Amino acid sequence: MSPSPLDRAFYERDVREVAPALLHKLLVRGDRVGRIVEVEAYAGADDPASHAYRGPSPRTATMFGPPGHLYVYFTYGMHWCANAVCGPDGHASAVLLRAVAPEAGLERMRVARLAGPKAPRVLTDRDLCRGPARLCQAFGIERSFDGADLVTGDRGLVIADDGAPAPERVATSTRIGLTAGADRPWRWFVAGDPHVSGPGAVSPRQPPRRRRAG
DNA sequence: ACCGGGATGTTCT
DNA sequence: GAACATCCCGGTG
Repeated sequence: MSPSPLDRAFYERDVREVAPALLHKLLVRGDRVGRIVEVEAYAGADDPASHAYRGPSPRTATMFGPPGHLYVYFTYGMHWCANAVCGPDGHASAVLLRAVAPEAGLERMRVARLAGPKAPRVLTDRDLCRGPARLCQAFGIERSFDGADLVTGDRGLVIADDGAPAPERVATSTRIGLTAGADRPWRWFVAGDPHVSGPGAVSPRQPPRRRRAG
């Protein structure tokens, strides 16, 4: 049976509660499936790092709408990034999807990641979706997905719960790539998972830590 | 492993 | 003009 999409109430809570709860949920588009392993919270008008900090604009309109929709923005002249809108309608908080562990549809992801003039020369499975812009490219998420409803799946994209257990160890840190609001520890990731990007990432060859040699 | 430079275009001062 | 929720490549240890 196919996993069921998270419901509206899941997203309607405080963004700092929703963000860690998204770890180990599934991002699904058609045959492409990835397990969320790294997220960041952006707390709307209370958060100087949020695009919503200075009030609504055409670009951020989706963030100011109801929860459970996808806020997609374009950055660095090249890249798309995707967020799940959280909190009550008008609150404008969102969770940035920073990395997923690819679980299905890897060939289609690879084709998407290798399209375009700036494609990497070598691309491991580990790097298919490790980073917010990489995962968007792997899933084909761009401007037309801004506002997509993740609950109804109106554009063929959902976040779903397949019943997998929550991560055993969740680590936190400050958010990546910011100047304003850089001190707030609103990044959550699955400790020890090699598909995490940035600080805290574990190399795939790193052996699991032992408590004791015996 | 870590660091620096370039690519590239929208948004805001 | 400057900043920007990034990525890729090629240098150096």
